[in-house]
Amino acid sequence: MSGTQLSTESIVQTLSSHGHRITTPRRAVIDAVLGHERPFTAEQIVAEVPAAGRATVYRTLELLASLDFCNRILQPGGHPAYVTGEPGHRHHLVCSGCGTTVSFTACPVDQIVDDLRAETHFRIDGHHLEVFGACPDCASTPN
Amino acid sequence: MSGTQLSTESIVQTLSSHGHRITTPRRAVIDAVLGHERPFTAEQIVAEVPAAGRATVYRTLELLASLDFCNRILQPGGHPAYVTGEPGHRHHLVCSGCGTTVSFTACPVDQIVDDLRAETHFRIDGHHLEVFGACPDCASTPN
DNA sequence: ATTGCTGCAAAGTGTTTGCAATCTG
DNA sequence: CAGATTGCAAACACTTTGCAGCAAT
Repeated sequence: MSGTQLSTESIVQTLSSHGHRITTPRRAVIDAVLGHERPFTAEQIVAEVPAAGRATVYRTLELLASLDFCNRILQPGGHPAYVTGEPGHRHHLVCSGCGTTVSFTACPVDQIVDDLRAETHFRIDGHHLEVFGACPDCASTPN
Repeated sequence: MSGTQLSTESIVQTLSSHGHRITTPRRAVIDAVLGHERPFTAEQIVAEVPAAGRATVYRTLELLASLDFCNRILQPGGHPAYVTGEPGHRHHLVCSGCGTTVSFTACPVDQIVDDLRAETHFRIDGHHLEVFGACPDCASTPN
């Protein structure tokens, strides 16, 4: 349920090894992203990182997502957000109250993909899965 | 994998029994929605139903979704769409090529919800699950 | 020196809202 | 009739894009 700690440097190295240039705005965005334990919006990063313009923030987030350093998720209300995580962690359990996120790799969908394939003869390429709820703190708060 | 056929009348009855008024624009939107076997966008309905304004279309779709007659899904590219289906059918397998949709009720997520609950002590309220792929026709087309 | 990256601001999507007029129950 | 519903257009939230200048390799 946990994993290797992510650092700006390790991400920078991956970026570099993929032929991407390392710029000040990109470093700043990566730092900001790593500073969030919980889901954050692109606009939050825009506000937190004056060193980068809006377009750069969006482009960098997309880049990070393409390298699997973060995922774009959709919160219950339908509002988009990003979460960071080591590559390989695909799914998230998000608290509707405070936004605390728990990643999990156990992918229950694999178990039915074979069934679906057999029944529908579709070629199955992927899926989205997000689980919503309330963390212990938020669940116990009368609120 | 299939179910009871949905008709404008049965939806209208449900609406009525829930205290909603039956208006010409609503009927028209429901008719249009039922005319789609595949995912459709709100704007498509707006274009197809001159009898209803844009706001009414969005409001009616939201109403139908709240009564579980349709679901808003997110296609692979991240573009929103709606799919119709009898209440109870929660998940969809969508062909990226032609949009053909297959509903399935088998919910593999239930199987891990208990595990997640035990491990995280979250209260689990729900989830989003969508599966993407290509239907037999699209998968075989060299394209 | 290349060529990718950046910022700005304008243009896009997709959706919601305020409000007076209108229609249903 | 009362109150729900409608349409319009303006406002919104979020994201993408064109392009000229700048900077990493």
